[in-house]
Amino acid sequence: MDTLETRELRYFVAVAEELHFGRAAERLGMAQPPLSRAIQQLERRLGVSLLERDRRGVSLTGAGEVLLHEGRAALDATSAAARRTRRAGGAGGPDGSRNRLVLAVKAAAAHELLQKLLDAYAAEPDAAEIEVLPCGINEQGELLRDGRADVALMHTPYNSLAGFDSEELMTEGQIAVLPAGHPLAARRTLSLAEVSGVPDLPLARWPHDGGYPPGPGPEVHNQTQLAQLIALGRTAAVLPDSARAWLWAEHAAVPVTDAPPVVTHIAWPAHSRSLALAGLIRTASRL
Amino acid sequence: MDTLETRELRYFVAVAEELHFGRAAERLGMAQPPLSRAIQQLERRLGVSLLERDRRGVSLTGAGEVLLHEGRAALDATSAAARRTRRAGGAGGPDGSRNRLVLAVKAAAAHELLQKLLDAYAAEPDAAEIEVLPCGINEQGELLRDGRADVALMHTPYNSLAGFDSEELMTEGQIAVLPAGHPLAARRTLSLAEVSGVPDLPLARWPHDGGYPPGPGPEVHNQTQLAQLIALGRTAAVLPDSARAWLWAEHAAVPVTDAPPVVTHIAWPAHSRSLALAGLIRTASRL
DNA sequence: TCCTGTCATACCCGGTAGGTATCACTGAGC
DNA sequence: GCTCAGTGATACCTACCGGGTATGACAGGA
Repeated sequence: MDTLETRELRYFVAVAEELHFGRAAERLGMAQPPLSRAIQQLERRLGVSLLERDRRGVSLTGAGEVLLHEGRAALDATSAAARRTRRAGGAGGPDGSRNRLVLAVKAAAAHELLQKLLDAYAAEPDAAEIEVLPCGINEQGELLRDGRADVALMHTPYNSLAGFDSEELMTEGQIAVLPAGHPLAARRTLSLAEVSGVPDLPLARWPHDGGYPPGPGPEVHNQTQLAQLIALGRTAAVLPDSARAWLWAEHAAVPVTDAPPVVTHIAWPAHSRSLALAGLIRTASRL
Repeated sequence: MDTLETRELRYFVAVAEELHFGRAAERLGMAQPPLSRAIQQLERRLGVSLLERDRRGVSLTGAGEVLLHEGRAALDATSAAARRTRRAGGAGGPDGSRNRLVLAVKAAAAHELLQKLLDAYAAEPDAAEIEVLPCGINEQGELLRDGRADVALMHTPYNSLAGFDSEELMTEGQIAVLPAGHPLAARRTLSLAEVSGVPDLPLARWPHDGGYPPGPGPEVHNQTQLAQLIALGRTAAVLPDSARAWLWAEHAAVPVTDAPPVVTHIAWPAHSRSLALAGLIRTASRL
């Protein structure tokens, strides 16, 4: 009767993101009139007004906001279905589990733990092939949701585990990474207040929810940038203890006693039922 | 390029569940040939074989199993998008949150807590309207996934919170509910081993993952049935302490000291962003 | 006033989803 | 062995509808 088609969702999400029929149509590779008509049909079929068209552009109604959120989730789930099916297709055995597993890891994080995990899992009798997919700062959730990854290493409180199943792997303290020459670098320990209260050394800002939080520090989006800016004396950062592995000679590390501990989890979509994944998780939780 | 359409997923799930093209077509209200063709196109487009057609019927390949699981999740997400959008549509304000909220509750569970929650929330300044949706034993997850509900009261370890965000509301011990005349009913306390080790009083079995766990006890699917069977002396059950509220005169309740505590949570889909929901959760966590 | 930029309408065309009729194959009877 | 029942696949046709082009309605700015 009224089941939304993937195509309609794609169209609506494009319009809702662009708030402009012409640009949305261009992005979708089609002309504007059929897009307008498709959205009208969608509104009629749902019996709900999704967009407010008045002079000078388009805005979302309350229902439109809901459909934007829920529609994105549905499109992610649909892409995930296609990707995971294709991945399982190649040379799958009869039990549906002898395939490759994609593991998303924030680039350069948890080196040691990852190495141990991969080694231990490879030694298992019926280990699947693991493809390590390096990803950005907070990208793991997106990759798990849309099926580009099957499982991820995530770090609370930096990543949110909402919507996933997870298993705790490791807890570590945090250190302040400072320019070696800075006065604070000589300290044995620091507090969060001390690190954040230095006007000449504002803390770097990481992307968060698609934007950067406000603040005086420079915006960085990978560890190489951060390392360089710290070495140049322009910024500082509070990072998990395992970041010591990639520090430069120009850096100094000082434990921050009151920083929240960083917990590394292995996380996967809650509905996963793959045997290969279960094996990897079992291996991980025994480390 | 190759985005799966909702229609294709619906068709495939029907065939994968029936394992029979004719019955699946009937269920879908269409003829068998176009269904066969649609599945073939789907397989070609995915580049993957989903079904094993040999003599005497159809069976799933590994990739088919994956698509069945992932496709169900995607279809649920799509239905949820439609339902929640429609619900938000009626008389939504400009902020997209002035709508009804559907709360799924296992019928007759947590009376008192529910009453307190509804009263407290109704007293909030900008409370939305709450529709209480009574549901079966383990149905809350399904309702949240496909959008028939926005939020639910769930009970660990009976319900799984996998895939949802949740907030802990209450912890209670468990009691053994026995026929009043039974020898064990006279005890002050019991252990799990004692309750489960009585040959003439096998524990009742609840549905779980679509079936019943094996065991000697009778299969029940609601509390009225259970109450009657206990009163008749045919079975016993281990239940949260709040079950005392609906016991009969023919029942006896004895605390089970080593039973895992039952924790009542309020749970919601992890990606929810509704203001009304946030308000309800805030109210609940302050109880 | 005209011009520009926006979304909606009118109309046409082609692809394809769906229907009917039929085939090909297998297994069970007799 | 032959037929018959039951399965999914194929062939072919039709009609709908998704998409394109051309144009309209309307508001705002010079």
